[in-house]
Amino acid sequence: MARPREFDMDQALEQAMHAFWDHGYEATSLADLMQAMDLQKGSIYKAFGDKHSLFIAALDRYLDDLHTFNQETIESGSTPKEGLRLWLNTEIKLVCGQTLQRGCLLVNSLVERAYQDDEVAQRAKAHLMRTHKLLTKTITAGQALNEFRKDLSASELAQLISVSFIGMLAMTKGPLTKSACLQIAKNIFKVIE
Amino acid sequence: MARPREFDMDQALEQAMHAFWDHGYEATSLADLMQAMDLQKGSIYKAFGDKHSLFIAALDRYLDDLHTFNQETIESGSTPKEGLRLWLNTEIKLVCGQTLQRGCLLVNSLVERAYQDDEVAQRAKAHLMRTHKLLTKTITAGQALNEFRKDLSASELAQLISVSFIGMLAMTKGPLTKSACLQIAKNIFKVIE
DNA sequence: TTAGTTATTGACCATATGGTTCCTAATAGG
DNA sequence: CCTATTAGGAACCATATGGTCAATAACTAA
Repeated sequence: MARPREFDMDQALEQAMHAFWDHGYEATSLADLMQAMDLQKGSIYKAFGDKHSLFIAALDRYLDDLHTFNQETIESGSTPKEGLRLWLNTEIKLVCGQTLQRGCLLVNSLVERAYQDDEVAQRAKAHLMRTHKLLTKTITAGQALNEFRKDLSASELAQLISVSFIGMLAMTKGPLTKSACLQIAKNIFKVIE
Repeated sequence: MARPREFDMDQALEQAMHAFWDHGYEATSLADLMQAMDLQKGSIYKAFGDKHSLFIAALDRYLDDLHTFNQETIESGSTPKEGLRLWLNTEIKLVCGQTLQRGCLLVNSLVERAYQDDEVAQRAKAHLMRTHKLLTKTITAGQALNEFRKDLSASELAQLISVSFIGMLAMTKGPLTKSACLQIAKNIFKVIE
């Protein structure tokens, strides 16, 4: 019925995501995006709308992937505690494995834009709540098996893990090395069991 | 011998700091800075050099103030643990007290710029190490009084506090409220004692 | 084959950006 | 008072920015 799109929307979106991930929202220019996506301005605008819409779409894609990854990794552990350990360690290896220390797109976006950008704030909040629920559920199960201390509620322990983890992700942009992260993860476990 | 400066350098720098704190580096334009500092472009360039130099100067000022605050607050506690508690709670009140959720300039800069800006990375690292030393010293003293658990080293406990605290600061830009922060701080103490 | 629809392209645009320069104003020492 | 020196201010600049549009190309259903 009409001329078909010549590029793969999903692949282009992924490239855009990487561009924003590398440089942040403000520091990524349309020229950067054109190069990363291998598209002309017009095509980008037609397919994704303006820069901000593209950013939101990229963020959504990232968060969906991340949540799926979180769920699957945690569930793949033999016990709740093992699932959690696996998740933390895998995530650390993913984030620190690259030569570039670009951190986590969620944390980056939260810090750079949430205060000025409601759509980002809203998405960050929703994702953090999703993750909190997942952690709380896992820890509740772990507490029933005496894997975690019980003088703090599962929700409180989950909060502690979230906060520490996000802090770790933020610090990987600076002084924190991979081995330091792994050590911290170990200590987090020591402290919540 | 020559015409004296009409404005207060330190006050102007402070205004610039607030502008960067509010909007981040990229999103703060020269026009924003002119308005915040109540100066013309020419004066800013003459006094502080280009935008980047001004940013670094503002960051340095922030970090100096912060470190002094950290030291003094921790030392003002009756015991190491009390000092630490006082410090965490005061900082939370400061960061969350404002209507604007602009977080902490150090964390913001670290996340937004450290990966692209060596000077920022270097300063963030130095400050984080300073703080780590301060915390380690305090916790060592606390451990001698049996205020903190001893199955983790003072340095490891300090690392845990740093990471959690930075995560908290990052999350105040999004979903975390002041009372949630205070609760988390309480739980951090529960977990390290 | 054709009409209708949509994608692609690149030229184009207004504006905002960071940064410079030059002229004038103000001051202190001689 | 005069001169050297520096601050202040505003006009100016080249460029990069995000964003638009019209012309063309490619496809499909009828």
